[in-house]
Amino acid sequence: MGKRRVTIKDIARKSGVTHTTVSRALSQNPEVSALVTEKTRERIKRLAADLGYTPNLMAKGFVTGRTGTLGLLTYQLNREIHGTYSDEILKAADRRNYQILVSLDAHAHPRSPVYPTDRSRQIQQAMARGVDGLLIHTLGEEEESERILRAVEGLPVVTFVLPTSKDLSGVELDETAGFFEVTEHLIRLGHERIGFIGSDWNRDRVGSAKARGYFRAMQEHHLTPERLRATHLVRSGYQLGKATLDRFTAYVCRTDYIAIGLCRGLREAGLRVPEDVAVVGQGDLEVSAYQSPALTTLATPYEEIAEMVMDLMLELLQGAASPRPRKVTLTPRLIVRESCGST
Amino acid sequence: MGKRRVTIKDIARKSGVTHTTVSRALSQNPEVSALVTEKTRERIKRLAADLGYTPNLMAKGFVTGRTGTLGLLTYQLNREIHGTYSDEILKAADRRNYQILVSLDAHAHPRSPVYPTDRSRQIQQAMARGVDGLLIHTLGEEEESERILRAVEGLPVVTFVLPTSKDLSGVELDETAGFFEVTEHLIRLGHERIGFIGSDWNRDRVGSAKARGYFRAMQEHHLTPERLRATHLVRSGYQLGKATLDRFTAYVCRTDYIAIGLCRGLREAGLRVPEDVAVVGQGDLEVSAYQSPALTTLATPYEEIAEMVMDLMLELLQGAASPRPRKVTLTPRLIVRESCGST
DNA sequence: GAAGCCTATGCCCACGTGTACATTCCCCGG
DNA sequence: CCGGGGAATGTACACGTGGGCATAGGCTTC
Repeated sequence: MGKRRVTIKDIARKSGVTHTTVSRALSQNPEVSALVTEKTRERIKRLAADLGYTPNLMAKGFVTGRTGTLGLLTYQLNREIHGTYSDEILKAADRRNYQILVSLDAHAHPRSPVYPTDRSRQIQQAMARGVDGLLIHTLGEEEESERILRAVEGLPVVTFVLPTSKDLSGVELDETAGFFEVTEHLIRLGHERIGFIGSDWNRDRVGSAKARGYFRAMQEHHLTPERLRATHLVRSGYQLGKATLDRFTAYVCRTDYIAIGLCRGLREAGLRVPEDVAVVGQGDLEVSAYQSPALTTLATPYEEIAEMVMDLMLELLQGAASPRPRKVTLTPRLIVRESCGST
Repeated sequence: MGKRRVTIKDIARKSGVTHTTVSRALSQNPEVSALVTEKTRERIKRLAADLGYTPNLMAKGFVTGRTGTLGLLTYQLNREIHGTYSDEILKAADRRNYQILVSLDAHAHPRSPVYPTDRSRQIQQAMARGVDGLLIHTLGEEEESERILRAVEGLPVVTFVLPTSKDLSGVELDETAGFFEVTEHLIRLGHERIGFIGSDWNRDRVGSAKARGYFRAMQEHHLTPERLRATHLVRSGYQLGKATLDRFTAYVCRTDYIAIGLCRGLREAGLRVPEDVAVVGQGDLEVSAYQSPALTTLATPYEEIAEMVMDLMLELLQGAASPRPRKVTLTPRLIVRESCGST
């Protein structure tokens, strides 16, 4: 309560110089702090430490326009997949001395099947808060990227995981390549009737990128693809497993959540995995390796994605001259375990 | 780039009043905005909307000392349990028009068994950033709460899930009561040799709160408790399951992660769950209901916890007069499924 | 119709920091 | 010894908003 916070003026008073000199002595910018004599600089630094001075980032941000904070716009954190993205981005940002303001999409609910449509409120709030840039987790519809572009008004933006507008920097995860690989893996194991379980939301772009890889693999091998609809909930995979019976000898699932539910459903319907039916997923959840059977899946290079996202952001923040957006593409890694019946 | 941001001065110029009037007209505080005539207030509000005015929260925070931002100190987000806490807190904060700056503990790593020891850096950074208060997820050692108390220097703080110092407001989850209930449930089903699988970290307070409930139930029914050590990773439960064989007829696990790994391990060792061995966990992960067998578990009232945390925080922020810390306790809910062999 | 009061608005300053510009001081060369 | 010049420090202002105090203008009440 009582004691007011220490400011540079306090330091100035005690050390017999002006607040300007103190400001310069304590400046992060080396060519600014070089303006002050080494001797007085050291003296001021020690005095600042003794008084327990902490810079008022609020005031600093107010005058410089930079806050050292980035906004992270995402959907939810309780899903291991989403949470891991945020986790890695927080760590990558911390390594670069940036703080992260997290904003959840207002319309997304945990364990709800619906993804959101409008992020302008999120963007507005974050911008008003004074973030230096926005890291946006995109999953939604095609037009989302255009709406983002309009809403941010020149603020540096990096999107991730989905390809977005040419005018935005972004890191893309090539799920199409991953699902092509895993589907081909099943084909090589001798499967011909392979189903794809995707989302029931027709504007789900992640789902369609995945489906595209599956379709391509099926067509290249002259097999007829077939698509089944689910939400992204475990329960949905479970219901499908109980109902679908033995129309297929293998299933490619949109995520491990679906795959886990599906396995349970199939088993309840009297089918054995992988002896009767093969199942593969995506996401490599921590529990996936310990399912019975252990899940074959596509692993996401979370840390590399986060590093690339932050690198692109720093590029935009520092090279203010050339705001040329850049794109980076990474691919998932296939992890073969038991559920596809490889062994 | 080009166009400068709209300020209240711009609105003032266009509407022929002073920036003061604009400030008052747009004020959140009803008794301030009541100072200005309804007519001009509406005119200014419309003009502000037309010009696309967004308040500079940086400047506002600088002058008022309040930022509308709270710091959330947590460990990691990729774990469903941790992620869900953060999720619900973000939503509860959003409902109250607060933004959240998330700070991960520097020492915690995803899928690492070690919890951190020092959070002073986290606290310092968040404070310098100008947060109005701190929401701290506590899991660690006994002294942590004292260190927090010293570091925050009067900043409003609400801790959650673990009981902390009398001088801090906090929401506690009574895991002891939960584990007492689930252990007693197993005893009523006829089990006598029941093992508890906890953490290997002897300063793990959450783990010991859980163990306490287990011990109490065993002693009340004159059974000898026995404790096994694991990390908090799925793999650790798995290894234990493979090795332990049939020393016990039932296991109480620290979390569902351990329980899932354990089930897999037991099955590999030739034991059936729940016919030969019963298993219960804690946390009610989304996948827990879809395991084979479906997991009996203790569910955490995440949303209520988050609501209480935010309520306590608002109390501290608004009632600046009486900084009397308050405590709230919530209990987990037992969900009986297949893995305990109830049916 | 004038005095008085209340209401709506304006004026001015503070907040902590950074920076362009001004000033001082010291050293060195002539 | 004086003047020039560069290095070190000081002066002054700006940034956007909120709030205390001053003021003007309109309405009430004889």
